[in-house]
Amino acid sequence: MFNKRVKIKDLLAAEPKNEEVIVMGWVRTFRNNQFIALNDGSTNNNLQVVVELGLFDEALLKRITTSASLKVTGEVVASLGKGQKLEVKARSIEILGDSDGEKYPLQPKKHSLEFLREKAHLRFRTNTFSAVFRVRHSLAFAVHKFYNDKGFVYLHTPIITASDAEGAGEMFKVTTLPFDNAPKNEDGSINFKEDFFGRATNLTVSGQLEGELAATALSEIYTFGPTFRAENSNTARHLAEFWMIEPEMAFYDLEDNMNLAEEFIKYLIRHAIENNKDDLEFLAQRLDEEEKQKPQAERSEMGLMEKLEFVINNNFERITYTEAIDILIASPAFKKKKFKYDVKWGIDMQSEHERYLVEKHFKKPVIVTGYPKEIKAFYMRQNDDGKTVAAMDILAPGIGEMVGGSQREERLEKLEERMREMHIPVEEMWWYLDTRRFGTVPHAGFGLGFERMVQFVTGMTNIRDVIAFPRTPKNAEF
RNA sequence: UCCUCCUUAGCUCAGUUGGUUAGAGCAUCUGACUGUUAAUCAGAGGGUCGUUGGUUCAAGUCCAACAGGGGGAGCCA
Repeated sequence: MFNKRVKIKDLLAAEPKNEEVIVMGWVRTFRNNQFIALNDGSTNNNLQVVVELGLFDEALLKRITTSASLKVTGEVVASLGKGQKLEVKARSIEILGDSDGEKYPLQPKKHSLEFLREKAHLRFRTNTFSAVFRVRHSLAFAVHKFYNDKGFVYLHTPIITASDAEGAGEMFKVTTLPFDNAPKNEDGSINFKEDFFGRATNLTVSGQLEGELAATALSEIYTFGPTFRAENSNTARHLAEFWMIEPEMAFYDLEDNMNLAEEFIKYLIRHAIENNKDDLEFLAQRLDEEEKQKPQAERSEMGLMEKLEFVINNNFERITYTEAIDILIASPAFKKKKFKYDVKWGIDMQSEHERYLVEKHFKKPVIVTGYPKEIKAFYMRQNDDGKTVAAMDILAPGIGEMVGGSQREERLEKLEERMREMHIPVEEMWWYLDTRRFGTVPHAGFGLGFERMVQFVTGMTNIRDVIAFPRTPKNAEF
């Protein structure tokens, strides 16, 4: 019977009442042949288990090694030592699983994140990663709570799709055809009529188009699922498989959309602060130590907790694309020719430009609206000026683009015209266009990259460290 | 994919203008100690120096290619 165990989190939160308890967990360190730091993942804090002298066999004590799993029965008492309020005086210790100290790769010391990335199957057993994944869970839960409380419907959009119309990037092909002997058409191309679905299919790059179909009946929906991009991106902020949240709302204009996105981000951060205080404080401390290694000029001005508090207590800056370009052109960085890429109206802003706006000029999240239509997707609503669309991107310090969204083009003729201009196959998209043919309504939505949100909240600088098993070019181990 | 840096013990790293037997801390093992907080102290074991090829009397050190990783960029969320 295992379920009589007390979770370490609950045990540490209570007062010591000299009761006997059962605890189970993994050994973090065994100090002085007398003190076991035991962790069961329920909290970042370890339970100190005290082994009284002479009470246990030498042979048993030798087996209490880093990462061995234990079942401990003992009395909860006030701690004699400093550093913890209470501890468990062991009456019996059962080794559930040995851990050979010679072979176990992690030690009770600081490891580099790069090293741990290569040990992704064991990195959950470190303070940093257990904290990150508890925060990640908490944020995922908060996503559902936020939308549920607002009456949104959680929509499961397909993972496998035939549509590649959005043009959001290279796609992974899904097929059951044999690689070496695929059926061919007369012109030598592959005959997908013989494939599993009778047509070429891919892994989804976005659930938005399907989301719009549901939103134009259920009013407010959101999706939260995996998304796949076969781009050869080797950066600290890209994954080939990542999770995205895409709300889609009927009867919302661009401003409603911005308000929702800002409220959503602040809600997630607040939820984490309220529910993951210990983990965030640990991560903040970790980050502080990392910052100390950097030269003074590169250090961030705010600690993690400070940054999160600042974001939830201040309004996001809202500017138009045109204003953004004006700010960049007027900036000292531009005048001193510090930018590698030129700035003028019509450009797709580069990372350096976005970072200047967010990290140097405004020093807080910025919502940029009204981008030139040439650099944005076909479905975005065209503004009256004929040049811009009702797009909005939310740029966050250290992360870049966290949210990308828009009011959607609900006018059939305008939409079809734009699709033809951008060589989107209008006929294939008949199902999407039907929403504009039958009872079309103004609507809007956005996509939020979940891992980037987790990065922002945990302060982790590499996206590969906020997803359990990262999928990146040349890496699908575990 | 491009630019750039890196790859030496299980981990983090040192290794001089190319020159004998490649070092340190931590970890591991053995022993000591026993209210410790990444415990401490003493001793021991542990390396085809990323791979392949080249230059040289001699390569961890110089050159090339490849592989893996970091940082930056592009694409994007």
